Amino acid sequence: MPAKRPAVPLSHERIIEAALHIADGQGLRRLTMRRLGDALQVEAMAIYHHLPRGKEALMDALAEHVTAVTVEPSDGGWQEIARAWAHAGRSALLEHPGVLALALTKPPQGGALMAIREQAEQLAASGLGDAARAAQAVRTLRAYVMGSVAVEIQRSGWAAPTGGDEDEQALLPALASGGAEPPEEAAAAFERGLEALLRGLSRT
Amino acid sequence: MPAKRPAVPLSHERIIEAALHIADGQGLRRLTMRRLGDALQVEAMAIYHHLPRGKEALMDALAEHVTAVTVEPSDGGWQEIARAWAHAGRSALLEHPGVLALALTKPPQGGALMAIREQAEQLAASGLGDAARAAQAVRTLRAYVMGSVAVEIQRSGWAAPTGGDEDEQALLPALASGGAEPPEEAAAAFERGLEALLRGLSRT
DNA sequence: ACCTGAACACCGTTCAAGT
DNA sequence: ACCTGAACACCGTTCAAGT
Repeated sequence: MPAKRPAVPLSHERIIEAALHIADGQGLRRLTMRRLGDALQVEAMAIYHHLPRGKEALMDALAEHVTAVTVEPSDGGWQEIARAWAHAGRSALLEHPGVLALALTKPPQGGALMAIREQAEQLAASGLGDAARAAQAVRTLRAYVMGSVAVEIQRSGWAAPTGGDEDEQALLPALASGGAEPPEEAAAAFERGLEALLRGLSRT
Repeated sequence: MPAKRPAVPLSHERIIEAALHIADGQGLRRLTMRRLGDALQVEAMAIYHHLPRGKEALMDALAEHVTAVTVEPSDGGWQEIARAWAHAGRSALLEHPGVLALALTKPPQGGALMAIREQAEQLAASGLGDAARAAQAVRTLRAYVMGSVAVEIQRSGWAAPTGGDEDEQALLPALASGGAEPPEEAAAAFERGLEALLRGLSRT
């Protein structure tokens, strides 16, 4: 007769992966230790063996997962490097919209903190200016990236203006033709804002 | 003998106010229908009479509360108007850090949607350009404001580098002397980033 | 109209126990 | 070392009932 249950043993990575799948598919509020256990074919309590701080540790790990990005150092100018970081950051956040609230809210730890430091070092080394100037640029760029993804996710939840609801319809400006927005439009809007920001960062 | 309980009757506003107090003071995860009822000296189930969709309606209302800002139309240039909206938006979000995750994540509704439209109209009317240009500017500014507050809140939760934890300490760049940041520094960083963004928005 | 009480189907987490 | 089962103190929400 076949072995009973743990075809593949539990691991930190398998837990994170399953948790992301649930959060993205059903929403963060439905990510439950019991549901997570079910998805992993294990009793919920088994998870505590790998994540001793329980759900809090799980949340921390999820935030770090979508926020700890890496960018190969390049010999381009600082603007090119800034672009690379911005694109990498946006992609990582966008891949797992279900945990965006955590990513924007939890203090960066571990790999996320490393990413911030590396970004500052690369910008300073590529001619942006001294450490303080680079730190300010990183902060501003991070704010823009995180906020842009927030706007993008918010938009994907906008209700299309139903014919019957004239009240809502009157509120929708040119800026929002209403309803969900095609990904290319969101990407183009991100690009335009990023270029504006880089222009602003370069003058003084 | 005195009347029993409802010295002051329940109302939408009292509920929101109490909920914000709990979320800011103890965190969103501890904002519970039962705890909210306690704070209002009422059984939790009484809240459903004013918020028929229950906790979901409460969350929506909280997000709208910190996100539906107003700015008096002024005769300044578009940059001055953009500054006013950015400052108002940041202040409103910063006043209730406990519900930031909701504010950045829920699609804007009602007053929040009105705010977006008004901002676009004011910018277009004050010389920024046509409706499309104004819409792009609003989007970029909103992203920057929301992201900036996210960075600020994240920082307020940063652990100070304890002497014993050399690993974390090594990760903290010039950009993060470590530990919480004084509010004036956060405000100054916001201002510098905002000015860079406005510069970038004005060229082309 | 507004609020309560009891009930139901879930939660996170602990702890002793199994293998 | 890794997982289970039972238990505890909570959750959100429904529904009939009170005033």
